[in-house]
Amino acid sequence: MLNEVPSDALCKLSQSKKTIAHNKGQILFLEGTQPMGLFCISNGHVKVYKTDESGKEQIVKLAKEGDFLGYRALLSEDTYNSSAAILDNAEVCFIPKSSFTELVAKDTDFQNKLMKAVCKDLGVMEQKMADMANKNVRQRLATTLLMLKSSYGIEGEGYTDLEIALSREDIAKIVGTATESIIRLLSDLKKEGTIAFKGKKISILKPESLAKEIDLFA
Amino acid sequence: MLNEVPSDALCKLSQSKKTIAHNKGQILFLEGTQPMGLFCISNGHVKVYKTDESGKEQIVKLAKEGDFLGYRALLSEDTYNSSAAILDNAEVCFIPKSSFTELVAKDTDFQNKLMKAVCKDLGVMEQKMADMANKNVRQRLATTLLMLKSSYGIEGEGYTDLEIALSREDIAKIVGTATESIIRLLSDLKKEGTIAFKGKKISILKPESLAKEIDLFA
DNA sequence: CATAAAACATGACTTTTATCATGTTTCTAT
DNA sequence: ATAGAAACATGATAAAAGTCATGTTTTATG
Repeated sequence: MLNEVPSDALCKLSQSKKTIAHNKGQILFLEGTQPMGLFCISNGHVKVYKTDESGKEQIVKLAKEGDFLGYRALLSEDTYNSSAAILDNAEVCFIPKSSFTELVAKDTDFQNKLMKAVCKDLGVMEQKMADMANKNVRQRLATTLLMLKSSYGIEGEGYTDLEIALSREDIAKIVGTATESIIRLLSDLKKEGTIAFKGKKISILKPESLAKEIDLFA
Repeated sequence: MLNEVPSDALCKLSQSKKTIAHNKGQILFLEGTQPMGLFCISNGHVKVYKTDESGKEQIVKLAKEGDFLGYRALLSEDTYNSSAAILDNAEVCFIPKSSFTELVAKDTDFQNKLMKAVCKDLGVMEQKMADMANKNVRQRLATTLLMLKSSYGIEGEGYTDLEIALSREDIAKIVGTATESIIRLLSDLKKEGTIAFKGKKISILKPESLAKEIDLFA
């Protein structure tokens, strides 16, 4: 996400950082609260999600090592419009708002990179919105699996293991459907030989089948 | 959207602007093409939409008088990831990329406003994504009608007229459903006394019913 | 290591929504 | 003014997906 932020700028940020969170399930920030600083994932996986009036969760994005979280709220001087929770044991650094603001104010290059990061996020989100509206659950699951492959894939001989272990429930919250639907569809894809899994360990066997699923509409 | 952009900055922009588009149905820009400049709506209504592989349209946002379009692509030096078309007879100004870039480069305040605008767009889009995933068609229509009320509403005695005339098809493309579903649901809402309409002229009679529709889940 | 809790799985059923067919009304352009 | 097109409308049906019930497996914890 912010991968292109210049490393010297990051070093400056790092001087005032401190590690703050470790355990699975721990909350980094909550929707509606004031941002106190920027989070940087140095290890592990984090989910960013929105909770609606009925308590239903929708995962907005997944973050991993090297990703930053919370800059939208900081930049727009707004409260968080989503929450973030650690998915597995992780190391997360916290950079106080003052350090961030200071850097943004004086480093034009950093500013530009931030702008591009937000613009990129916006583009991704527009696409997700359209996908939610126009693709069915099976197509959205295929899209999600390909996304997971490209972000968390470890290439093997004729297969790709996903190094992230998501529960069926969390996959459902990414895809925007019921957990049972994900369980059924994953089983279908396994039977068809498109994927393989043992518990939460999923491997992609035929990414081209998943791609076909999305593009063709017969 | 960019309402808070300082007016003096806008004046500078205006010096190099020219009116470029008028007729209904006319395209301002197409998904995948390179941005040549910024569009500013001085009059009328414009839809911004994405088209998927199967040709299905999803309206991403509506723009009106005072709104700017195309800044995401300009700022991220990317192609447009959506298209824009005029909904009714409109006046649209075009500000060349060079003028825009120049202003961004030297005006820090303008830059900040732009950043906030993109951040705001991102927040809105995240919410839309979650709504698409977790709300049913009736709830999404209710949400859309309330949005139209707040953006295009002309208050009357116990009713609010919408000054934008959208076809059922376009409403369907905002809500993310079939045109027939919108036709049926609008008729239902009319029968229930929540809205009134004659052709494309829609009035909101009981906004609180629409709000209840979204919040309650009995 | 035993036991409770959580996650996974599957079937039956219901609801929602899309699709198709067809008819009517309303625009639009000649 | 009128033909043709586009938009609106409605019913019948099918497909997609959600919900509920229940059972099994896995995982976590005292």
